[in-house]
Amino acid sequence: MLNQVKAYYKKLAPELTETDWKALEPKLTFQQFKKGEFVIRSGEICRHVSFINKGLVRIFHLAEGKEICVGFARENEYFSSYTSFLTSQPSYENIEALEDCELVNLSYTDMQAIYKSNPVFETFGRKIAEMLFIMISSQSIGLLSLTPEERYQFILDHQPFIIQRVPQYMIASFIGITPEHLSRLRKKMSGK
Amino acid sequence: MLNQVKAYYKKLAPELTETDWKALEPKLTFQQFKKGEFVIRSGEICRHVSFINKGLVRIFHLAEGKEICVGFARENEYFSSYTSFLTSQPSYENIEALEDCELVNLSYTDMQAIYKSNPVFETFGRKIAEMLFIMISSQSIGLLSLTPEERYQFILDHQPFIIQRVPQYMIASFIGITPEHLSRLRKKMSGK
DNA sequence: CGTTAGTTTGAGAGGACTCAAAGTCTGTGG
DNA sequence: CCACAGACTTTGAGTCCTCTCAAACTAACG
Repeated sequence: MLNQVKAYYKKLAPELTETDWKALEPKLTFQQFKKGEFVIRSGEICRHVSFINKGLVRIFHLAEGKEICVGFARENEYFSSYTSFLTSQPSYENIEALEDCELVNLSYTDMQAIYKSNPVFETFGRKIAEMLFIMISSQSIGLLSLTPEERYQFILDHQPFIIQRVPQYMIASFIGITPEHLSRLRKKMSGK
Repeated sequence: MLNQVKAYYKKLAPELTETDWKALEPKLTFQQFKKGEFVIRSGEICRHVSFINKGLVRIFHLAEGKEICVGFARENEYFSSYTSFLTSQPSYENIEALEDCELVNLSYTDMQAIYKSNPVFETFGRKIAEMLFIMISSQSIGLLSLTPEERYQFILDHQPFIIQRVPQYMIASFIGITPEHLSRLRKKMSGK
């Protein structure tokens, strides 16, 4: 059950030894969500970072009554309402299971405790933050540099699982357009 | 000369003691740039994180011949072509001094060395990464949730120094529109 | 005082949105 | 196994937003 997350963590922070892992392992907790359930609701404080063993989630918020999707994560990936997690402030975002999910969580409290117990976990925590920075940074660049059509093409090329497993109206908000317009763009692009 | 950066670092990572600071201080180096000079050019590897003692910079890249501005930083703020710094890969971004600048740098090599020398610096590095994540994350949300007009208003309300010290055509690309259109939006908004 | 960088204005084209309606797909109950 | 309801996608028409290109204006600098 834990081999996936172990592989992930070790790849992210190779300095974690087997002994370190033994210290971390008992802190990890399982959680299951059915399709459509919310992992986090806007306004709640996000108290975990989560690794996805199985399933798919979307991260979104409401702005003027509309759902704005800011990201997706699937099995063997990592997510959190990370700003809420870091600051212990209410989450701006909702996180919803788009498929039945199995999560491996690490709580804020345990994270702080392991930071103090062993410096190698500070490195671990730093690398998580750095990785998430790099991810969101490249996304932000895409929003400024690419047209909606190019952003859709980018997803098609680099994250096709999103196209395959996520309803189009969510993808539309992810690239910053309406569902109707995405439908038209797709039609136009298919003719090329 | 170092009291600004010291205050900044201590606020960011209160666990840094005076002794820790003494260890860090000799690693810091000064650098000056005249208005218009480049701190980093796209393609170079960014080997420092920089604190700004004085001045103002913009971070931008070229996409299809056009300058896309992704951020600004001023005195008492922090910047880096952070993805390049973290990965030691060529920077995607340029960083240009918009005013005469005085920077206090910490090099990648020194940063790695102090990480190893004392775990408190791992915490320090982690908090830098976390802070930068939170900053870019809120920016990314704005790009998806707000209209260009609202984004301009947001800057006006929360980062007026940008409006005051940065040419409009750079602000335009920062909020994702053309300079001509920003000019029209401003005209329209001034009538409210 | 002329040059250059930056901003504003204008006209026209294309992109993206809204609202509304018609299809499509899927899961569920009869 | 079929029919229907609900969720999603596509299509259509009209409007508004934003872009492009070009020109006029302004401000700053040597």
